[in-house]
Amino acid sequence: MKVVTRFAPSPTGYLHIGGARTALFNWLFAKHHEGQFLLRIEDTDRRRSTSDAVDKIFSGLKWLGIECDEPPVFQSSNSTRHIEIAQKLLNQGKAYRCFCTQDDLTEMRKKARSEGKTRLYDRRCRDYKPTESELNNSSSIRIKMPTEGKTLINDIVQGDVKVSNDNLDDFIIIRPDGTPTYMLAVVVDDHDMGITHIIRGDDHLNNAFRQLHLFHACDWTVPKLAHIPLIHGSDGAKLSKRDGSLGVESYEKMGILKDAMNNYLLRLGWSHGNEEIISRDKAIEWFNLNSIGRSPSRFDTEKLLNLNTHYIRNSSNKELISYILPIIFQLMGSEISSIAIDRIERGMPGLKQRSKSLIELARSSLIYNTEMPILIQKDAAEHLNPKNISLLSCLHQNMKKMGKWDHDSLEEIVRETAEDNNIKLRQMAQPLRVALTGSTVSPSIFEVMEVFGKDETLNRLKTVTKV
RNA sequence: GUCCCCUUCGUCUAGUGGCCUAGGACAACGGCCUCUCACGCCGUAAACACGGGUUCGAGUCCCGUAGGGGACACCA
Repeated sequence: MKVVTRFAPSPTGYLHIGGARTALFNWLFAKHHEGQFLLRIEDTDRRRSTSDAVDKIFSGLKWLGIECDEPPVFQSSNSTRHIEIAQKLLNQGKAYRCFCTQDDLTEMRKKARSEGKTRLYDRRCRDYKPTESELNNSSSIRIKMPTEGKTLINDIVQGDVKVSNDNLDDFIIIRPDGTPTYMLAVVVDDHDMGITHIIRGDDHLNNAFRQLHLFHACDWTVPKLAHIPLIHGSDGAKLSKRDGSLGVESYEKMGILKDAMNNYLLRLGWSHGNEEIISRDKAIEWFNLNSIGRSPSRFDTEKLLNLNTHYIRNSSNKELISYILPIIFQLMGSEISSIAIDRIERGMPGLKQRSKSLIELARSSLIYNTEMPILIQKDAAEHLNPKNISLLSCLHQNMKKMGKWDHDSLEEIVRETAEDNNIKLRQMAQPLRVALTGSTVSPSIFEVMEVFGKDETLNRLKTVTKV
């Protein structure tokens, strides 16, 4: 049997971390079984659904590299089919018309609450035979649920979960205005789309009991269920703005690589022994539902960042350039020269070793910009005292005579100059770093000089020593 | 209030009755390396929520307690 999974978000906000992980798990599971991954937008609530949210979901998934194998389905466009099924259930006596108004229901619940009883629907219309004229009144359609016994779900993640049928009321499948509810729509769509495995957040576990009976009422086979635990914020409660409740696009803006995000999401609630760094290929090869944990996990930005440093270091220089160019443009407010871009690419090995995010990478790469004179940072300025400046002009003289201009020969000459002046290498290197980059922090200064080349290096030195 | 789920270092987790004096990773702390900052390397501290069972033996199975989370719509 071919595996078909789906990700079915409601377009009421952005694609948050939990949704992204659900999508990833569905996608991975489908790929692992060489099946299909589908996307369905659950927009049965027209008032709350926005096209902006739909766009955000699409772009979020695209960023993560999670692509669906069929065009996305919009649930609202299937409403004719949903209504047809409801009508059929009505005809078969498996559903019934309910004439209760909103007010009737709130009053019923209020009363139930004051009596300390359950606030489920009391089924007052279940056996009611409407008159001809009443049939013209607006009514909703409710599904008949079993009134006794228990319902058992065999969930791949949660195991056997049992609930007494007293807790299942006759829920509405068609609203008085004739539109189908979510509860009906999911079941019909999951069946029509041939979904074999429903993998979703365990906030849906309770719904699953209701949906199970709908599947039965329609005589459809029930897909396999896997309810995965939710992701909490770092405080253990709901996701806050601090951490994961942000849309995935904000992580992109924070300079997180999509591979890092995927890897992090994968390890949140799922594991494969002690493996931490997991490539997409390995993820597809290893992913299974049985290794999903049953307890909720917390979002930890530090670990995400750690993964990010790993993936940055392992990205190609060209790739990184393409990522940071737009960020540099934002920082500078203008394009940078092709000379600078070339330098950044050659300086990338040292740069990418030191960055936790693409933002950091973009910032630190600015030392290779061509703009002159360079800006000396506040805490760096003190290194350019008269004593150090004379040291630097001495170094300038020595370097002028150099033929070969590479890392090792540069290191040699700086060491020699330091030795001749009876100072330690660091006493020479720090002023040099400040003079060339304007900062006390940079990649290896020898690497920096090699990237700059002889002319630029001497030029920058001269600017500083002359002033 | 009712129903459902969860509980191993601060965090993510390994663990499927003896291999556990509980392993890895992130973070923290200390050291080494060192031209700065990082990286890297070495090391330290850190957990089976609690109470009862079952068993020769329990982190692992069962029951209870506590704590956390989720669900109880004409939302999805």
